[in-house]
Amino acid sequence: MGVSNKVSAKGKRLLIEAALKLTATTRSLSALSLREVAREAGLNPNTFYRHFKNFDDLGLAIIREMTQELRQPLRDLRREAADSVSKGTAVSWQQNPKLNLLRSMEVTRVTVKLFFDYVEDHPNAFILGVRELHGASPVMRNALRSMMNDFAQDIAEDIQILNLLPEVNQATLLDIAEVIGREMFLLSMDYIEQPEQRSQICEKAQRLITSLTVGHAVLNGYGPVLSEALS
Amino acid sequence: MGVSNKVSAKGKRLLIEAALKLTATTRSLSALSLREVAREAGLNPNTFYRHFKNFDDLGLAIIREMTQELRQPLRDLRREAADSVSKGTAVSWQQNPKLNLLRSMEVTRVTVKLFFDYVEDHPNAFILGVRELHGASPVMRNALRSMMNDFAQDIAEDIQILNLLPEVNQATLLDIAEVIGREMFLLSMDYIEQPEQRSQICEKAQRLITSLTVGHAVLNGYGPVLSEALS
DNA sequence: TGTACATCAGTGAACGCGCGTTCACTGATGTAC
DNA sequence: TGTACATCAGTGAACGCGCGTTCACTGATGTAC
Repeated sequence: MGVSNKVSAKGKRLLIEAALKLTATTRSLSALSLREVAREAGLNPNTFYRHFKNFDDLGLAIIREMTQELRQPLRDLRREAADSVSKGTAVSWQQNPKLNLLRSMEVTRVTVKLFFDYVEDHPNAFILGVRELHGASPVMRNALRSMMNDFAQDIAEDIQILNLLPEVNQATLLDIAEVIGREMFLLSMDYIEQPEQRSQICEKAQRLITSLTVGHAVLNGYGPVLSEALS
Repeated sequence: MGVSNKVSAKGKRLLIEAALKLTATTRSLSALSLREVAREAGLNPNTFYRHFKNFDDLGLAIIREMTQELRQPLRDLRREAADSVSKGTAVSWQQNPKLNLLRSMEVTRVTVKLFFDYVEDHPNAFILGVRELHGASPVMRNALRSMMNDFAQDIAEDIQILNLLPEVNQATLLDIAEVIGREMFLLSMDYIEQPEQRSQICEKAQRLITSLTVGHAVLNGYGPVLSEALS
């Protein structure tokens, strides 16, 4: 019965934490030096090689961890938001469009709130993610792109499962989910950097999501139904 | 009557071109070395200091040039698109919503096309811009952010001047213009990297812009008008 | 339970290298009179 | 128009430094019998 149950990877943890810290506060991952990270971790430069083949290897390890740390939790957040708004009372759009629109906007509101709470708890992961998504390392870029695709897939599925929108075109729904995912990640930077603007940022995110989904629905022939709901 | 009329800044030009080339094909600006850039430019490392104080100074020079090279041309593109679709035939939304919606979508189509043609002609500028917008240097980030804000301002103004949307809430219109500007820049990366997907990317951009603007209009009370136009 | 051995995470010294920056210098262009 | 001088873009050698990577080593933990 040891005090720590993760003894075997202590150094690895320290290195990952050090890299995250340095990335968030100063520079991009590819601009860090091995010795710098080791120094920050309080380890011998050499120890790096006990855990990672090279720098991209460390980057991938971080992304792997980040994905695990973010994907399921974010999925859970959206479910939680949906449950808190209405428990299984979904009706078809044609039956009651107004109820569904209001419910949809409320789920959006709650999800956005929970998302940004989550951002606040894991700022470094988001900073690194956004930075490397458009960064210089193709390895990191591809890994993060596929992570964003997975997120978009989740969002699209949730929109359907939760019946937040009338049944609409599949492919373009995914496009919209991609935009939502991407913009939420980018907005998370503002959220981290401008604490005094946080409530405005939440509202901006909600408006964006609502504009996008409503516009999408209108273009798919649900204009009249929505007009009625909004009147 | 000299052969070149820009003799005085020849080295500066070479250094800027070298940095652009290296950034686009390999790494982020902050990860480049001074000697590397000088080598690519075919100059003595030392010559760098004849033109720039430090690396951020070079970065800012590039952004300044890029902004000049992009902003007005992009503005002109949108005007050109509007003119090619209808010359001063604008009528109010209430008068003829269907005509205006179609005209609006046509302007979008043409503008998107012209934008991506422009991207194709200046890939390095876009790659560097997107990379550094979320990069590690605060100096570059702020400069690019303010450039993006200017673009968003232009887009919002054009939407109004060209009467592409009914008169709607100013502040949220700017939010939407920001999203459009940002997403167009991000899509430009896909456009550059995936030549075989170009027509799909154009369509995706059009759908995004239309969804956003239509959704925005609906939420501002123009639902019935738009429903009528779409029927 | 004890013993022998293998694996593993970490150390510290050493290497050669490319880096940013400095210095003193050069030759071409611009300017004052 | 010619002459003297200043400015400017560029050179090449030299510096000290932090870097990635290697080597041989250590002591703790895990495993076989």
